[in-house]
Amino acid sequence: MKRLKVSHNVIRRLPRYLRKLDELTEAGVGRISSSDLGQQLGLTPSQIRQDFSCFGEFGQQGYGYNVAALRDQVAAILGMNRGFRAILIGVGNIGHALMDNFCFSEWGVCLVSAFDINPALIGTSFNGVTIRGMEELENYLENNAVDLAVLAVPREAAHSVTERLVACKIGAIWNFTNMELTEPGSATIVENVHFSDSLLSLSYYMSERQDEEAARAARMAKKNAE
Amino acid sequence: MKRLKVSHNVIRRLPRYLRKLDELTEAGVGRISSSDLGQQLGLTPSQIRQDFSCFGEFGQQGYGYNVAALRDQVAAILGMNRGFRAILIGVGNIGHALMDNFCFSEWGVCLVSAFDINPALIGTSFNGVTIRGMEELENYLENNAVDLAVLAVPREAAHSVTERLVACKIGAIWNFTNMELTEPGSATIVENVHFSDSLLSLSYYMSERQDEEAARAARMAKKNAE
DNA sequence: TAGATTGTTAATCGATTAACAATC
DNA sequence: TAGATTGTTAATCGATTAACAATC
Repeated sequence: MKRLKVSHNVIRRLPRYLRKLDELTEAGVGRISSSDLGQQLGLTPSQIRQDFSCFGEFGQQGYGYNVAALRDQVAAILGMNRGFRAILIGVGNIGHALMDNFCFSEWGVCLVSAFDINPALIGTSFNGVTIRGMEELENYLENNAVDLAVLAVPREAAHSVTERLVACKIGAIWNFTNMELTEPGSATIVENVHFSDSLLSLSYYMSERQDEEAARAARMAKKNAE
Repeated sequence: MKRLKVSHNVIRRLPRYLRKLDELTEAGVGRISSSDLGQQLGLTPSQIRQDFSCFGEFGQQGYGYNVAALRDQVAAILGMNRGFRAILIGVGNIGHALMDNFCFSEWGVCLVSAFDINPALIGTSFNGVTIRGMEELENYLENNAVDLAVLAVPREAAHSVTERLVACKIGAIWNFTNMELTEPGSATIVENVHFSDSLLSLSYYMSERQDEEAARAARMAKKNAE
């Protein structure tokens, strides 16, 4: 598999391709052309062919793409077959929801342990994942291969926990706290899930539409007054 | 306030500006230049000035920006002062976490009601928000001003609930289901929070690094063999 | 006033789209 | 073979960066 310096925009489209290809498989579609796929995703055929060509030649002239084969290629590109191992830190509301409802294994990630400070939780397990005390963190990381930490602690704890993780040379953090975890100079990869950012951009687009509608109404009123 | 056709990239940076400006206020910083702000956010001063200039002139030559004033401008641009009203649909794990932990009002949004099918939940309330039965949805939307629906139902229910919301001409959907809610032709604004997409792009970057390290190790081994 | 820093125009860079030869 | 569709090269478009006159 090729792997040139691929732009962030391309990377963010890959999971959408995967999802659509899974959907097509489920619907019994065996092959698809770049124009059909583009139509279904709101992208141009050119863009789709460009995107895939970053990683190899997955199609066939005159035929298109084999859905199952392409799906497996995309999955491989995303690293879903690498068996990355994750720990969850913070089994509060959001952490618990992830443990209970989010199927890590569906995305090729294995959740191997969870950590919390709540004595009532420590020692219990959900979906086969045991919750340990936070004081065991460093020891656990030393003795077990862990690729990423899912950070779901309260705001207040975010910074100190991050420092502990970075000190343990954790490879990556999937950040559900509403904090910017810039640890400049550290090699840790950070991916943020900022609920508030998402809500605010939605709020922006709602405002924009509201203003447009008000402007239209004002024009109408003016017209009627004439 | 100006409001030209502003690119999506700019919109996605606005919530980050807001967060940083709040942080600066908290730290007692009263003014900041575009270069300082850029440094702290990993952006160029030019980009910051360009971004703000989409909406007006908020700075002062020779001085920079007043942090508090700029913060308020950004908040207004994002529509945080418009009192948008939201309902939550689905009080399962993720819905419950949002109700319990996510401070809607901090972002200018008012959560006015929740809906679920679970009889044990109907009639109860969390943080002052009452949970109603799903059969009341249409009636509620008819009799109350609601700007957006937070969709946190299980996968299976996503499609049918979306159809009901669109039929009620809901203005916007904040989508926490892992489904693509493309309702083409509808005027509903959709903002997705796809956990799996986020995890997979993280997985991509972890894979990329893994490959780079393997390549480096291979080069080293070859060198040593010579 | 002199220094600093904006807002904006121009230049550059990168990403998307179009075109087309290659080929299944 | 003829039609379809790829992978890739070239053209276009848009976003980011640089430069600079305006001005606090």
